Amino acid sequence: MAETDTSFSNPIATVDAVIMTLEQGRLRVLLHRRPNAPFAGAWALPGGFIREAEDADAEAAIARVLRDKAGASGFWVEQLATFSGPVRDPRGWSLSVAFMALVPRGQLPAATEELRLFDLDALPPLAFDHDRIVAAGVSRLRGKGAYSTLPATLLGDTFTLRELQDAYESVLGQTLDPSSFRRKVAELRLIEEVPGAERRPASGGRPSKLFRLAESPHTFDRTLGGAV
Amino acid sequence: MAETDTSFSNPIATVDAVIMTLEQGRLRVLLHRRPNAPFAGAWALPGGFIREAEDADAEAAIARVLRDKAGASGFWVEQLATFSGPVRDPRGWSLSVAFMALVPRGQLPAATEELRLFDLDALPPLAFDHDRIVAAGVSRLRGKGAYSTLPATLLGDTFTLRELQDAYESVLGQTLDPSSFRRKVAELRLIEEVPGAERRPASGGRPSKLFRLAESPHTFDRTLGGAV
DNA sequence: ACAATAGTGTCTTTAAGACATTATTCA
DNA sequence: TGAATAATGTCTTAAAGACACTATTGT
Repeated sequence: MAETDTSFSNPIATVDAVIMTLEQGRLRVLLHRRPNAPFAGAWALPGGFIREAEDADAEAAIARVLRDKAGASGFWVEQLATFSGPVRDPRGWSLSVAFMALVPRGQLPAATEELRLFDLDALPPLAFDHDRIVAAGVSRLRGKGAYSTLPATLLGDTFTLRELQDAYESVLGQTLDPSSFRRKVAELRLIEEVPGAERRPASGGRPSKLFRLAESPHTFDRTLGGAV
Repeated sequence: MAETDTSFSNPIATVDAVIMTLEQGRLRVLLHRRPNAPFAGAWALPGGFIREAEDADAEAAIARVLRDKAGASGFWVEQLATFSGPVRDPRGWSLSVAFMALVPRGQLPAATEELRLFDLDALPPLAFDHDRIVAAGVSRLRGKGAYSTLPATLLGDTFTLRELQDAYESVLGQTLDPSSFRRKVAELRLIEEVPGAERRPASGGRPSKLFRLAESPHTFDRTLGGAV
């Protein structure tokens, strides 16, 4: 490494979040419309500058952004990758630490003109290189979903087995056999029954038991769905 | 995001590499002794500042570092994560984009007082938070090794099936059954025979065929070893 | 011949996939 | 009773693991 005085020109440092949720069985991502230059008026990932005075690290910075923009906390957040270069931000050589956040639909704010969910198949043109960052988030979720509890973090505290299976099917983009799914979930001890609780379907049908995530490892070596 | 003039104080931005290789059947990591403050004299990962004038992105910066420090290129490099915060570097709020590089032993320079390989079980105290970065690299390699060709990238261009199995065993930390290993490698079309080439063992024994990596996907959904 | 290493065959166990069946509710 | 949804059982297929066996070399 080099000498001590380097403060004259460090790259711009930001954090950005691919906030995903499940709405009507489809994966959606939360975007906001940029009020200021650069890319004023364009849709972009929620994000912001790292604030040296208040952020303990990039994880703290993204937690602050999520609190301010999405008004929630406590959900799943993991680092994706860092995107960098001289041209991705017209203000200069920049570096964005990108995160993925998985949030139950109910915890997100109501849609406005400036902040709303987009279907992954119908994204608008995005500011910066945010299309690449979204792609990285989707790829991580799809790839890791099959052998982790990530899809379950898109649901609320309690859920039916069918809802859990639907979450995995939406994330993996394939239908699963209910019998095999239940067997694997049981063998992995992924969930536990909420005693006494059950939910009645709207239009008749056997009521389903309610479950919650057990304190199990959130990744496992078996797969709950098809290939990577 | 905020206004335009932000150049007054951006975090320090560096790249660091966990360069791993296989030596005598053991995973080792390349460290260098820091000549300058901070942490002068301490062992650290090869790394350096991002140079806005010459680096196209963080990947280009780490390629430059690998070329200068390890004198080689063309091997496997992938981004691990970004480590950040106000205290990890005494010079100020800093941000290090960490990479993992997998290099065949023969391509690394000879050991010196300032640059040498360390066994993962016998690491010296490391500068900055480089112990965490090494842990991330080892974890990535161990976790991804079972369902990828990463261990094979630690070998030279050609290798015997036994050498390939040894690489996987070293990375995964477990012995594998030769018969199952060969069957899976064959079914995955992971390698192809180098026509006519064979290697004779030092002290007698049937000569082994030589193989090279096929142009196959470098991750797959089956596992070549035990659990994650 | 025998030690040493490379490579194959086959049997058992376990997980996955497919699909039929039973269970419980509402209208 | 029948439609709708939840939950279970069972048969078939595929992969994994264990281990015995054959093959080819040097001494």
